[in-house]
Amino acid sequence: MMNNLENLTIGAFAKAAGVSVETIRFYQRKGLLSEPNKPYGGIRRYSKVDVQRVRFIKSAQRLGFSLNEISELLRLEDGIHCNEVSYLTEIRLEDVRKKLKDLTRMEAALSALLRACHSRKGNVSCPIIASLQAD
Amino acid sequence: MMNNLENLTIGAFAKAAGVSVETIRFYQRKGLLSEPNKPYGGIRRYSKVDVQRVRFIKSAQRLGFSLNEISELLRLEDGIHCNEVSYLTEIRLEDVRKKLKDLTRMEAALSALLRACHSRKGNVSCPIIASLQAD
DNA sequence: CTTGACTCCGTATATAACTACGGAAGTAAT
DNA sequence: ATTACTTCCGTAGTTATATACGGAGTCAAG
Repeated sequence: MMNNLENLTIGAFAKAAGVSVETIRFYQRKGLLSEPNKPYGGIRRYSKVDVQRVRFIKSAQRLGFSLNEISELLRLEDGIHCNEVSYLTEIRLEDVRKKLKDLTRMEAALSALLRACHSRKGNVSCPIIASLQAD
Repeated sequence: MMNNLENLTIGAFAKAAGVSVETIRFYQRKGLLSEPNKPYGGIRRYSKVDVQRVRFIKSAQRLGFSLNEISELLRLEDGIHCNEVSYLTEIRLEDVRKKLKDLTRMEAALSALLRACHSRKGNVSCPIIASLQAD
């Protein structure tokens, strides 16, 4: 059995790409990955290109792109649509910055709650619950 | 019809709480809200307490608690479990901080991609796609 | 007492991204 | 050739958080 990334069965392919077989098949159904032709009643084979494509998907996912956005990116993959790709990336960046703001506010609120809780003096009710109940 | 927050029908209740009727009923099914008894074949009535409870849920949600975590918090609402509440809040805070880290990394990566894209010089392929494809 | 709005209740649908299952057929090792 | 593992393929289930629908009952106004 060759150790390189050619002529992979779907299992080896999935392993090389760091996902499960089911995920591969799911991506195929979604149109993110194509199904190679299979030889006369046999088994499909995959290669490095496919592995790279899954890695692309996973990298983009880590940057917060949804699978739908990723299939958009993949359609623009020919390299002559740099502007569109750049635009999609800007949208993504705006979203990330918005989430960062929200989370920063959440962090402040939560740690304030914890400080209140730790510094409470013998009063019965819990300051966290109390503050969440305020109008 | 009184303008205060007693004897509300579910519609008025939902409005006062800033959610939809369907959401109220969903929370009831989830056990986050109880269904008041209804008088002989009549219509259920809700009060301020219920409105506060929904506000609690929504505040906690804004801080990143899931509905399951919130029902946990609600079970501890009696005020004598400050330590448990405080513990759940700490978990939440850790999670928020982890997400903040991830997003900060994402922001850096995305803006680097955009810079690369904007400063590219006449080369054909898109640097964003190229970098997402790297191993 | 009719009309229109609202409530009740159960069930179905939506979204994202998978994960699981089951039976038949192909493949690899001994 | 038998055994054990994979693949193939379609369908169904999962999690979280709701939203939508439809028919029957109830309520308030005029």
